[in-house]
Amino acid sequence: MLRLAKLTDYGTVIMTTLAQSDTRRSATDLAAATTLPADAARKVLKDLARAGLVQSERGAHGGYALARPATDISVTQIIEAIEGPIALTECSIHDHRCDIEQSCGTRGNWHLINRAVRMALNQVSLADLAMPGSGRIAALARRFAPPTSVSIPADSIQRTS
Amino acid sequence: MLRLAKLTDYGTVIMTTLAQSDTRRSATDLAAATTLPADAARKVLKDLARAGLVQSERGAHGGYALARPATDISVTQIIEAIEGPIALTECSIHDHRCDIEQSCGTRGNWHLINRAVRMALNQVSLADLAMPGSGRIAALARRFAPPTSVSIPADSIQRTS
DNA sequence: TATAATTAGGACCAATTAGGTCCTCTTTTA
DNA sequence: TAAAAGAGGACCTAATTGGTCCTAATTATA
Repeated sequence: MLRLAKLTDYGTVIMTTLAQSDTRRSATDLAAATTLPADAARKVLKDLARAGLVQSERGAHGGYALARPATDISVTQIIEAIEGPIALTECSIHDHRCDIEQSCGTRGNWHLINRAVRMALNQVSLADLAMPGSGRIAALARRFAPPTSVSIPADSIQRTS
Repeated sequence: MLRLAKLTDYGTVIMTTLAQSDTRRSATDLAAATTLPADAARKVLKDLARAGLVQSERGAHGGYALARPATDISVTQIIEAIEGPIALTECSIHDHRCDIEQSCGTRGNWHLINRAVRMALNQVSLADLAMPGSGRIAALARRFAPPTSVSIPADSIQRTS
């Protein structure tokens, strides 16, 4: 269940597309470009606009554009725009009013985990998502990339047909 | 929806309790100690046992104990024991067989995010959860802790009653 | 000025899924 | 041999998600 909501997923796809285009684009346009359901695209764009991640223009020839450079938008921001604050446990949502509060001492350090995740996602910018092969994260990935080939003993190869 | 399943939450509480006790403990015992529903505790313990995070002993006087030191158990492992592999997007679950695969180029870098989260959670050990104020993460938290007091101009203070 | 294109803001419903509960079988100790 | 305890699932319902639709507000253009 540690999964993003579909809408959030859509959100990242749309944001990525937006980051790659220089003109303002309508919701329907973006939906078509991403092959996402138009209604869902509209919904998610409204969320993103409300959070100030995209700038909206109403009326004919209206549409959406990034509110700032893709490098200045983090994945955390996108997620929180759509799902609300990142909180892996109920506790951090309800102001510590969970139903097993007594043993919350037992789990007192959960907020550290929330923070860790938020920070990790903060490290990833929309630019990282949009431009494969560029950006801080992609560079890191290259550096620690698994080998593209491995050696195996020749006599371990068998004919299967 | 970036939230842990309740069972996972229970899992961490139980693991924490287990980390703090030196004797083997039965599921019912652990449930009582954590005020968790006994059935849920049993279920989660089975998952944890299957994943090899706890060692189980069947029969009378049976029970569970950590399979290795708390410092050698990461939150990632606990989560994956209960929820399966961490994959924030569907994509990484279904071997890239999602329904909008075409635009998956658009989101090609999502696996970087999955990795980031997994790594972040890998940094947090059960020991960190169990012992507030000790462990790598807690130390980090202290170092970057927000100030416990701030200065405000005296003339901004108003009497409200 | 009217109309078409668009976003804003929700309401609403169906299908999925999570969260609980329960049942039976196996293993071990007293 | 009986009681205590884990293993492994099946199963149900209550909540949530994901999708759809509707209406109002706003803007360009004919």
